[in-house]
Amino acid sequence: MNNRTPIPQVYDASHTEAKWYEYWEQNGYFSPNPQRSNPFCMVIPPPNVTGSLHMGHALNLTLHDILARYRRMKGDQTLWLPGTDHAGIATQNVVEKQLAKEGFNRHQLGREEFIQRVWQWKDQYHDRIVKQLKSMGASCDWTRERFTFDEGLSTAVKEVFVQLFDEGLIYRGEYIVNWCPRCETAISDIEVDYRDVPSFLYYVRYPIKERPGQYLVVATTRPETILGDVALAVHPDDERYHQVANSTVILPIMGREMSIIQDEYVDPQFGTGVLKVTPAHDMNDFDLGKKHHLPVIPVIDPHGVMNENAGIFAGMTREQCREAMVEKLKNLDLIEKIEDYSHSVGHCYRCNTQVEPLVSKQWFVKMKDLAQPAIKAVEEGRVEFIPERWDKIYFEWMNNIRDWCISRQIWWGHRVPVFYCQECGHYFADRGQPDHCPKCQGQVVQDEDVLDTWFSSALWPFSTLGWPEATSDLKTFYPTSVLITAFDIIFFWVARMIMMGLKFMKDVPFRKVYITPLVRDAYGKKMSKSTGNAIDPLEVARQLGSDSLRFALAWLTVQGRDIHLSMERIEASRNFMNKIWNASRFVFMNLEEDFIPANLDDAASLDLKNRWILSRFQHAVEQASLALDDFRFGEYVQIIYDFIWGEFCDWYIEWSKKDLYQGSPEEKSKTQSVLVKVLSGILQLLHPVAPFITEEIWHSLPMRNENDALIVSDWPAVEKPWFSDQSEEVIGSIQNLIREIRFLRAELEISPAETCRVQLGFHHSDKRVIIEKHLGYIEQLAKCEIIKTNVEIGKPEGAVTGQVDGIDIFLMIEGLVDIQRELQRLNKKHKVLSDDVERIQRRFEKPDFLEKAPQEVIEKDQIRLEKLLSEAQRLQKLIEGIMNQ
RNA sequence: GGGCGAAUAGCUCAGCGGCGGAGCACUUGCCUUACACGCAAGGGGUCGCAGGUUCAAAUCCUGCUUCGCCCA
Repeated sequence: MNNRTPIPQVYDASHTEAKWYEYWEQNGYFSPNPQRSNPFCMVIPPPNVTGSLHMGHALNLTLHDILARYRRMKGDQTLWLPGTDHAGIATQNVVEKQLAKEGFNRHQLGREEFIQRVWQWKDQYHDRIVKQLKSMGASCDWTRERFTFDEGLSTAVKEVFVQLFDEGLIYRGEYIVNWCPRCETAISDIEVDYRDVPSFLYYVRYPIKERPGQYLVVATTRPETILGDVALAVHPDDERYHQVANSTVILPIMGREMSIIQDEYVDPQFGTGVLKVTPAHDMNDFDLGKKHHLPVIPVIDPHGVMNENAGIFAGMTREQCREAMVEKLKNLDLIEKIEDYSHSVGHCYRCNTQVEPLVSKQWFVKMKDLAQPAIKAVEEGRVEFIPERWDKIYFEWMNNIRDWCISRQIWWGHRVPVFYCQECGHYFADRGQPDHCPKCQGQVVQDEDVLDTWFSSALWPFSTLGWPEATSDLKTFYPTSVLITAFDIIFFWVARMIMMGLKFMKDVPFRKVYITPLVRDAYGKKMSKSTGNAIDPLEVARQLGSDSLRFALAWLTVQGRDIHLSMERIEASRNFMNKIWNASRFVFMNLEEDFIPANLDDAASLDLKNRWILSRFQHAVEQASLALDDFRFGEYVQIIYDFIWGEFCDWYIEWSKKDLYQGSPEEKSKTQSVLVKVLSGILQLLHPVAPFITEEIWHSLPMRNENDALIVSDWPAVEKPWFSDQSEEVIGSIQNLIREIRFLRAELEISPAETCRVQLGFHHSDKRVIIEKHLGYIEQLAKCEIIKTNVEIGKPEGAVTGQVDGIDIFLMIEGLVDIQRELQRLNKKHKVLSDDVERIQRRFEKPDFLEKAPQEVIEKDQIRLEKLLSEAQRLQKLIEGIMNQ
């Protein structure tokens, strides 16, 4: 250390934060230390290579990093494994957009060259996101970094696919799927966002063949799909339609004859109770059609354009067709009425285009058998959700799980490892690149489709550790310890990892799943770029420091509620960083260049304030550790905040000044040593949440070895001998006294510069004995001189009166005492006391209380009542004394 | 339609059976030799409403109201 270089008065995060990350990384501190026995592992939820770090990432990485740094300091063999996700559709979309700007599309470029372009793009944006993670201090082991599309993970994907295929758990089928006409690919059920859209309900007349001039009226939101209708359906119990049950209806415009089927699926309450059945373009109609053996007539193509089955409408878009259709029906007098109607419509979660249900050939994973063990694992507590209630959401989905459509009609992704024989039509899954059909030696071609990105993400906890190789990492770190992620990917990711982990590793992928809150703005609105309320974590970190942002996020992270983040909160955190900076500055300013810490092992040799702060520090260590063990991040932060600001700075540092400036060499040395000890402990407690500033200050501490880094220092242990209830009690009384004197000073508008004179009247002589030894503490922080203490009742001449904790306080003043004001204040105090007394007395008057309440509660109340009573009485006498004057 | 969550100071939120708390905002006084990103003091609350359980309810239970989210 060097106390000659002036330390700046205001902490400059941008100056500090730049240097430490490289120091940690280059010293290999992020890699697990194989000397340690207890493995602790987390895998990062891989960010997309399309994106930039947003506040959700910032929260997520903050919580990960707090745990990683805490566990590392606790001595666990800690691995936080980083990586990124190739995000098939999203990444392909952004590159296609880039191409479009240059006037190309991917088909003009060709598959090979297009993939090349995406790789270039990936490299660039991967570097960007990694840089951003590092700038936030994420202590990931970059030597183990993985990518969902790298070679090892691709091997894992093929292995899993082939095994599932060979077991019959992967199948190909022609089914109705959610199709995005813009992305031109199938997407899975959970990739569809349903949103209410204002629209119309069209009541359309379908002429009945047998009864000329009569119609059945159908209410529909999608008149353009009339072209693909193959039947009408009514509820079998719906008496309105019993007479026409065996009739035939004629499809408007197309003239197709259709039957009327009866099925309990139909809701008689909706519209007219008659449903049009369009198996090619509606999920439920598809099932209904299958059940009743109806044909499937697609009228919309994969681009969202009406196809040749649409007759005169062929070539129109879905939207154009709707308008034209309604116009045409109106002209034919087949529209009965049109009502305003709002209904929920599926949108592609990637590009927001309205999803079109389409029938096509896709690959699916059979989920029922995979889900069963995964449900059991959570039921039996082998995987535990935190907060617990999320397991309900998990069970709900898992119990109603549907087969997973895993094929995507795009190019960027793991190609489906299935090969088709050109000669005999045989198809098979293969881990390699076979040339010939194993049956007939004919030429084979690989399936054109690629796999859903989540298929590779589902393997993340073991594929990143080296599976299918039996690596030592896999042996050491699987199952991982905790998974931290947001609730919105419980289905996408968490559930699928549990299923795949159990299937291929025969064990759960993680013991605990911590579900983070959602980050919203100060008013509870979801942060988004379009509404303009998003706080950019990188911009904030640049202005106020990563430590401040991390601190603010962790501070607000409490179970069971979303986070409302505001700039004010981050500023409050920045202020706290500055507070620590200045507290440290104070300590360093008061150490000699050749300072050597004194031996503090003998608690008895320390004075009251030193014993007190060390005891309070032990409480902070104990509580902060417990909070972190239980993932109570907000409490962890609050505990440290309260200790550092409310106890160390507000009280201990102030008291220490006397020793530092006027104390004997021994007093000074002891207090310096306690300052250093507590400060270094504070830095350790704070390091997980604010790594940069703490490492910076740590390196200014005296008596450090060159390579003694905070990040790998030993987390403070709870040391029982340092707890001191007695000194905490005495200091508590002293603090109350000081506060009361300060209150009286403020009341009387005594200048802060002026030293006032005080007399103390103790209700009990034993308390007098204890406090009298420490009058200096009071004099110092209440800026007063205590001229006399006694135990008698009685107010001296020319004094204003206060009372606290069984001690009367008389503040001597020059000139006249304002009797009215004096009485007002004391009466107010007396009222508070007697209200309390009354409440407790009432409690004792009930016989049930004495019979049924626990003994310790009764005793506690008794002691309190006696204390309050005696204080009230003594105050009453003081008041009477003043009135008689 | 089914499910989940929330309602506590002006605002954002802790507390979840036994003296109602924090941050910010507010009022007053202070540039006190670590910090004005600061110090000291203060004001501010029928703990959404109605019942119930209990010796004791902000806290547990039931219903209601309002708001938010998820699934269909």
